[in-house]
Amino acid sequence: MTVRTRFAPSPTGYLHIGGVRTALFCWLFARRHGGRFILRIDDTDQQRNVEAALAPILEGLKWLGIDWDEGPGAGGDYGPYYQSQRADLYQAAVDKLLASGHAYRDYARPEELQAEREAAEKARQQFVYSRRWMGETADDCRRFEAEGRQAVVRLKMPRQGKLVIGDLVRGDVEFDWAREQDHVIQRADGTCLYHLASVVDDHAMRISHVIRAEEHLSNTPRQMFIAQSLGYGLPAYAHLPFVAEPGSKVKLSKRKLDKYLKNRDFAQLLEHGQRIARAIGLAVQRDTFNPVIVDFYERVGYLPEAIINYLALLGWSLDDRTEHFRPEDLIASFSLDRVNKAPASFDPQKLTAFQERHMLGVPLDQQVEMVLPYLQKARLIAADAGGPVRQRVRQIVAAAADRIKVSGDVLDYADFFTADDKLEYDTQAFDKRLRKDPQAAKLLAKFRRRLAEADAFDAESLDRLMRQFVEAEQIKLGQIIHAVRVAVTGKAIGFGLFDALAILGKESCLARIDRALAMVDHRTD
RNA sequence: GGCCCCGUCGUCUAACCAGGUUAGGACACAGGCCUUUCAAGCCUGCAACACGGGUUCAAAUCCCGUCGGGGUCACCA
Repeated sequence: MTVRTRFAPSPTGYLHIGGVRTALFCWLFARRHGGRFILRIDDTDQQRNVEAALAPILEGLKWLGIDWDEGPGAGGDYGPYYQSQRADLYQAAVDKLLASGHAYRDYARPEELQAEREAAEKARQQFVYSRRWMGETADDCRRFEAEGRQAVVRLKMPRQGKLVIGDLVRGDVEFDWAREQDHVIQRADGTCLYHLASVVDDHAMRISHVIRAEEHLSNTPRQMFIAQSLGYGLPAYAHLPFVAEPGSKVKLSKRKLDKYLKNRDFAQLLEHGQRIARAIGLAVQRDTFNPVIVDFYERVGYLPEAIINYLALLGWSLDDRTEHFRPEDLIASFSLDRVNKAPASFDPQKLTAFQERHMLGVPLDQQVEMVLPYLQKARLIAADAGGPVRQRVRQIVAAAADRIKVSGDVLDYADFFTADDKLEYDTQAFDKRLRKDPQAAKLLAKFRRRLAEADAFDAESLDRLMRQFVEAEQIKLGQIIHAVRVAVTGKAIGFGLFDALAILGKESCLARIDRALAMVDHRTD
């Protein structure tokens, strides 16, 4: 049997991190077994703007490398892949269910049904629809319609016996038919509901394994009933645990951002992203830009394979030690029987750790390519920046090394691109390193003269130069190096100082030191 | 509330199915080393079988119960 899995998002305008995890597992399972991964759009409930609301989802999946064999933009033999375009199939299924007596037209008015529900609740009994307005015969239907009633179509569910779902993740799960309701499968206006559509499509698209989030587990009986009533063979089911909130077991939701922001790590993750986004002129409204949405990571400059790695381990593991996986490694080793049953909470710190680790493996030149767009969008370099600029970027990226955790972090080194007379100084650092110490300015001025005389301006020579200076002046390295750093980069922190000096070049270094010295004098006088 | 699912360090997890481990790893955290600040790296440390009964020579592991958490109960998907 060919493995065919599907991910069926509805066009909501964004790709949720939990949704992606589900998609990832479906995709991995299909790829692992040489099967097909199908993308189907559940837009039974949407009216307009499906394309606009779908684009971010498609782009997110593409960015992550989760490619689909059939679906929007990919074609396929079992299309169309939009549920809104498959109404005739659903109608045929409804007709068949009606004809075989597995479904009936129900003429109850909503308030009548509601009354029954409330009565049952009051009596502390489980609600079981009386089927009073069930139109079983043509006569019944005519009679109800004469009263001005409209019909929905309901499943005529079994009211006794049990069923067992042989779930690939959770094992056998038993349900009582008596607890099930006569679910609506077609509205009065003729449109069909999700469960019917889903079952019909899964069958029509030859889905072999229905892999989805746990919240669908209790929906499965009605879907099995539909499938069996239609004479379909059943797919295998696998219900994945959901992705939970940071530090909790509650399902992660886009709507509870305020709550997540109380989590320090989550807040930091967002803040870091916002800092980058602002620098490159992106809108950072929480609604559309936050760590629950996959877009966030793409914009800030995370690596798709890091996100994939992290997400895969959220609910799945290979063994007791392997943690670093490239997508192809995951494909080679993924299996449903090693999927965990318990929900896994989203941990921003661990995600970050995976990102750092994957970033470490990216070759320098590739990192430069990744980083350039950020410098361009921040207007630090021209869009058509030529060789010399790229060369400088390359030097910076090399010097910064693992300090660049995400591509956007390159903006921490914006000072290398600003004009010497526009450099902004961290006032705290400036005070500490240049004002508080009465010797600092004097030493800096002295060192400046040495710099001015220097022939070689590479990191190694500069290193030597400073050490000679320290020896000659009978001072400690710390007494001069920090002052120079602040004077030249404006900051107290950064990568190796000699790299910084070399990258800036003699002229810039001298100009910046002069400016810093002038600032010291100015304020001291 | 009914039904269903789940319960190992703060977090992700391994060991559970085929009982015997000082309950392992990773992230985080704490301390130390390195050092030119910040990172990184290295070393060390902290830290868990939800609880109670059984079965057994032996239980994180098998059985029962309790408690706790979650999901779901729509003419949403």
